[in-house]
Amino acid sequence: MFHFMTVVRALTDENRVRILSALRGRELCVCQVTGLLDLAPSTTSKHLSVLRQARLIESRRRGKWVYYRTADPASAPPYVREALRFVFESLRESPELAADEDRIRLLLQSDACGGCPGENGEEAHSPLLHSLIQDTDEFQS
Amino acid sequence: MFHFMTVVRALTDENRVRILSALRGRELCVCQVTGLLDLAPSTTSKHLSVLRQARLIESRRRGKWVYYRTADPASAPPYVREALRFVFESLRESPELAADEDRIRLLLQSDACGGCPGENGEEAHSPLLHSLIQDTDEFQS
DNA sequence: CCTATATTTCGACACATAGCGAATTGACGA
DNA sequence: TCGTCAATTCGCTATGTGTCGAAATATAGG
Repeated sequence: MFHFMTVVRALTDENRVRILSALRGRELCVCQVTGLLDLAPSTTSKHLSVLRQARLIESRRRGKWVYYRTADPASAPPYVREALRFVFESLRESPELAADEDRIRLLLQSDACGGCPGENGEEAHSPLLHSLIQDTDEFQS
Repeated sequence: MFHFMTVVRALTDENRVRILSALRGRELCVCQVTGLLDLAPSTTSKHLSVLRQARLIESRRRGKWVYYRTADPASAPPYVREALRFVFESLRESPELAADEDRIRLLLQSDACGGCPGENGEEAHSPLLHSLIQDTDEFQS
């Protein structure tokens, strides 16, 4: 019950839901998420911290940058899997999230974030990224 | 997105989650819910109002009493179905909710609430109650 | 109409939290 | 070692909400 409430409380903020949607099937660094949400970096970091404490997302450090991704379904506890399913299924047709998706694609093309090593051409986590896409797809069905 | 956030916000309170669980598969009047949660009647009413505005529960009046039940899956919007599924699936093994279940059974036996027409022997909504049990079972799978 | 009971609404208070800027930490490179 | 940049932590304010008691509303029964 306690963990469940933590997860639900993490979902109460619209920006955090947008973050979850943005991280679906890909990794983003904090500055990229900040660019998407148009918030102060400290606020974004706080949101990411809340989502991570709820175990909805995970992070890894790559040099100066920290990359976040949705929780690995294989190792995530059931309430996390259910929560991600709930979010993605309920917001499948959300116009706001679709607009975010467009904006993310623009952010990834034009190297915003001052050139943090992003998706394209980064050899280190490219295969990892691919497996992530597969993993989060489990939340769709 | 707006409706989704309303539903999530309705789930952020532990007492409201307990209410949802208590109403699963049966109708309860406000005083019975109040007896379960051990809150002021006005507080319970407020919680029920929040859940109803989120469309997670529905109500009907029977004399002086107002009975609440979980939303009818047949007519509920998708995000409501997903939310109820999320709650019940995630809390399937919750000890707190199991304890509530025991306490509800006691409340229903000893006619607390000053003898409001309850489950047993009430002819009017007994068939309705039966269909409700079937309906909410859809949230289990 | 008047009373009693169930429920809701209202007003107030305590507490949690989203937001920001400032200060701090971590990592890379000169 | 120092400077820089990404990220986090901290302190603060504004806003939202859970809680209660009091008052208002609704219904049944004299």
